Amino acid sequence: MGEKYIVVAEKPSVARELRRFFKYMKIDALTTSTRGHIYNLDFPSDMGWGKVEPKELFERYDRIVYKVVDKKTYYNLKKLFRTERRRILVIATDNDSEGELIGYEILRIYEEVNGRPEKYYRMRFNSLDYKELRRAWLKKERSLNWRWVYKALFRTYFDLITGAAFTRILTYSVGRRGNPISWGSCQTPTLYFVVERERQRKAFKREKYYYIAVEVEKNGVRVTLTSQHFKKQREAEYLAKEIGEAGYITVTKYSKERFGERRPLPIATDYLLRDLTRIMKIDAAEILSIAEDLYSRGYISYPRTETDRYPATFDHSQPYKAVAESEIGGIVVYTKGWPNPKPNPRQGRKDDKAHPPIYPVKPYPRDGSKHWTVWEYVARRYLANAYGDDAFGFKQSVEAVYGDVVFTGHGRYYAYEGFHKIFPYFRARDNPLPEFQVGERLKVLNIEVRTGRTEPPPRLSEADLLKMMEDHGIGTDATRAMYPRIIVKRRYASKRGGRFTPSKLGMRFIEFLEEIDKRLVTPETRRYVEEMMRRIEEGELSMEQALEKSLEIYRSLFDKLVEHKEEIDGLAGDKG
DNA sequence: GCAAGGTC
Repeated sequence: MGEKYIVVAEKPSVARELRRFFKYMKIDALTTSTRGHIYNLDFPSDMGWGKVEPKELFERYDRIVYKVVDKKTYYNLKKLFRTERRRILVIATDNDSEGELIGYEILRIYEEVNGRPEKYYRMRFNSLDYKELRRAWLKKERSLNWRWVYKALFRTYFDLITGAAFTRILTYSVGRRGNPISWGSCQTPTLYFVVERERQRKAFKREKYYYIAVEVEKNGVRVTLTSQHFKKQREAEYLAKEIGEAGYITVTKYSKERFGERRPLPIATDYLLRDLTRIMKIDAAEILSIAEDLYSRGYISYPRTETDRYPATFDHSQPYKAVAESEIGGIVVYTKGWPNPKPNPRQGRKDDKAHPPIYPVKPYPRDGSKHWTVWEYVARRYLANAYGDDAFGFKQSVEAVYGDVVFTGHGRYYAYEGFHKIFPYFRARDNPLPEFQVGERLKVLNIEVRTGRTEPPPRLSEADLLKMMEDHGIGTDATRAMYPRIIVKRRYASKRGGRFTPSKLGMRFIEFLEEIDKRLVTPETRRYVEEMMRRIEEGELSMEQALEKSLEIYRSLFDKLVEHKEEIDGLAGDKG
């Protein structure tokens, strides 16, 4: 007892919670926070654009410096550390490697003011409930986890050095002003996905085909069944005529199967962005910034999370109340067990050990704004997940023949809508078939030959792109939304009708780089960085060793690129 | 005029 502390969190919202906790525990702690990173690594100004050969960036990374990017936080912390030097420093940043790096930044500032502290603590918590905070407080660590610090530093160095070197050499060679020809371990694979899809589309051979459509009736319901495909129109027409003259087809198969559809998972950032880009037709970066705004104004919980399961101790009464008291509060009658519903969330498997899933905190006024649309989605999905019921229905399939011509039809409908009443966004329309009997003859009411064409895979939507990035480990939940926007801003691609098309520049850029080495464009670079980070964490490699090892590879790729320098000029070409 | 990672 009697010790006094100065506690620094990673963001104001966490500092707020910690403050309440310390008050409750009667601990004398002055609690403040950063706003993410305070420093950014960068090359010194005498190694800026045009000052050195890009190749030198690989050699002289020892000259990389820490630049203060958040001056306000920097000076506030300095002042506090000076006036409160008797207090013991407690680093309470997020429990991940970026949080550890921010912790290191805090420690640096402390040392600048007071010299190396005799003693400081690292408080490590995975959620903000008092039980967890209490545990974390009692188990305060005496030092940062330096392997985590180095792991994050490695990523920063690698991305900066390779990003700057490749971007500069490409930009110099092309000689365009304003928009750089940028290369990065996340943005380039994102573009690569878009280009790959375009190539699949170009390689795809559209083929015309013919099929027979027949209209039949059962129990007063008219249904159209369609035949297999024919390459020749004449063949289809001949058979259609024959069947038309016969006047009937015979049912050979009929099945009806139950299908279940589970209620949605709790909301992780990726799900939020994927769904809302489809619903709202605006880009993910804008949706994330709206979600952040809702969070900072207290309408929803923290929106950057990879977690899709609730801790057993989670108190569902507040989010439930937030939905119930909102202007769509009427939907609570569709909860399971209404009027006494009990929380029973469907649980996912992901847990970032830092934040719970996204849930509503208080009602947002229904003002028709984009904010409302985002809040409504969060509210409906929360309720559907934690209080909704799984849906079920039936899938039907029928087959009827005449000779060798096989007609099929499919139906699908819900028998119990369950959570869809609460969360109606992607509910498929009902299209039930009548109940057919095997062996029965169906009278042909109408028959005709139709033309179809095989279609190439569609261009990628923002939702598709985000999913691919997630699957390949490109970016994090907090950053992923940025990259689709970057490739458009750099004119590598454009977005039309919500789908991405590579520009000529984007196509040539990828083609040129992959000719030098595939690793320059595929997710392989990112995968390699992750692997190195893992080895640093395991203690197999020091940061310097990892950096030397990986820079050696990318330096040689850089050399190879320089050998093809003349071809770079072709990149600029005509824009478009 | 560069990267990717935090967060407001």
